[in-house]
Amino acid sequence: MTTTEPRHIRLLIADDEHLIRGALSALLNLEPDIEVVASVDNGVAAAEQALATKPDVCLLDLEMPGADGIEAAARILSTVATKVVIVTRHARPGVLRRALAARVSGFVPKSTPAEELADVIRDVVAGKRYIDPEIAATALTAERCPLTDRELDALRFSRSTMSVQEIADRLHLAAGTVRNYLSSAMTKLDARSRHEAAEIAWQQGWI
Amino acid sequence: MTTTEPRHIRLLIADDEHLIRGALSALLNLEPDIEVVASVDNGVAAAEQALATKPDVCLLDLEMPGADGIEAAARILSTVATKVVIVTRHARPGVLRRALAARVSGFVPKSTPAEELADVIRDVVAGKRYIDPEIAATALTAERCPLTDRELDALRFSRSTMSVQEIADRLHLAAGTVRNYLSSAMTKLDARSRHEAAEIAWQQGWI
DNA sequence: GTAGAGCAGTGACATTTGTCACGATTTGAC
DNA sequence: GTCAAATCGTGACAAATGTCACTGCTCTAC
Repeated sequence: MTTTEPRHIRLLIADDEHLIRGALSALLNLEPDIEVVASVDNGVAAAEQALATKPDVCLLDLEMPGADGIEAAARILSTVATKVVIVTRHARPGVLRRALAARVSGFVPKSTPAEELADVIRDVVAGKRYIDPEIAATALTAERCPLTDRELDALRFSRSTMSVQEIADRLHLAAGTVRNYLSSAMTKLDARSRHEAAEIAWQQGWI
Repeated sequence: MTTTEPRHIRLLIADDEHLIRGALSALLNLEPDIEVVASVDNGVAAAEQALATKPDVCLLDLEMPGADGIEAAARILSTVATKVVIVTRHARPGVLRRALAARVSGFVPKSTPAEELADVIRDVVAGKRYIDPEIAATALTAERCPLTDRELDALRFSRSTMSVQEIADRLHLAAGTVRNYLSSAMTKLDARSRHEAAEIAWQQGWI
């Protein structure tokens, strides 16, 4: 079908902040060819509603309690024939990689001008992909994660205020082992404390 | 004047995220009595535009680079006869106190239903105040900050990944002194590391 | 004026953390 | 089979961090 006339687009919105969700609905409902058919506040509900309403596009916030945007995207795309656009506040390069691996069609930061969002959605419905050029460039220049799985495990817990012993307990490892992982991670990332290393890894989207 | 007919409300919106700003504009412009007359992405610009456009209400996001919402509110209210409503993602009790001290008229979290926002704005224009009941309750039950100014200074830097020596240099103090402040803060907050103490203090809105 | 609170510092000490060197496995690649 | 890399562990050590006791100083309140 090579029709060029604007097709009616049915949209699902997931964002944990009620105000933002409502505002995005208002914004997109202004477009004559877009209709918001579902509006939910978490990833699990997004998957359920996607199955129930079969929208053309799902607009998912990345930061949500429970199942985050990428997890929700993976679930939705494995059960429903639809497209997914991820919206995020903090666009970290590693997250873009994970999103693309989950077969997401669009990736836009919240710094995008509001006028562009509807166009992105139309592009995605038309089978195109849209990746924010700024993030794409960062992701391409950013080097690959130099850390091993275990190092990442240890770093993940170091973002909270856990002691080495607590992390060791959680990972079922000896305290010395955890210290070694953290130490090598710190060397690789050129950090002066495990907290700094965890911060760097997070900003890169590795954890 | 005891007129009851809906008055025309001129609104300024400040939010560093373009998408959110646009979406909120769309949402509020749907209201027949509300007109968005200025839309900016930081606190400094908000103060300038408030002076230039003399809006009836300023809707300020709390989290903005440079001058945050409360700082912007203070500047605006000292130069223009207008009302201020603060919108925030992370509603911490201490922040509410600071906002009220800055003579803000409204305080709403981003979890507020979108439909309510216009009503809040109308209430504020009518001279009323609106404080999110949930946050108000938390702020009233939460005990007052038990920390001294210097303890707060030291904690503020502990949120980043600075060493004690670096914090001491920044504050022009001896390293031992800083350690003492951090230690007493940790005792007061029942924390097991300065990072945990800083986290607690931040969540309470004290730093 | 004096008692209490906050401020600034010192020194001693125990604990936690980070570093290093070294084994012993397992796993996948060649 | 052998090699390299990742994994898991130990023990020893230095540096950073947290705790405690104690000394002055300057305000403020009563």
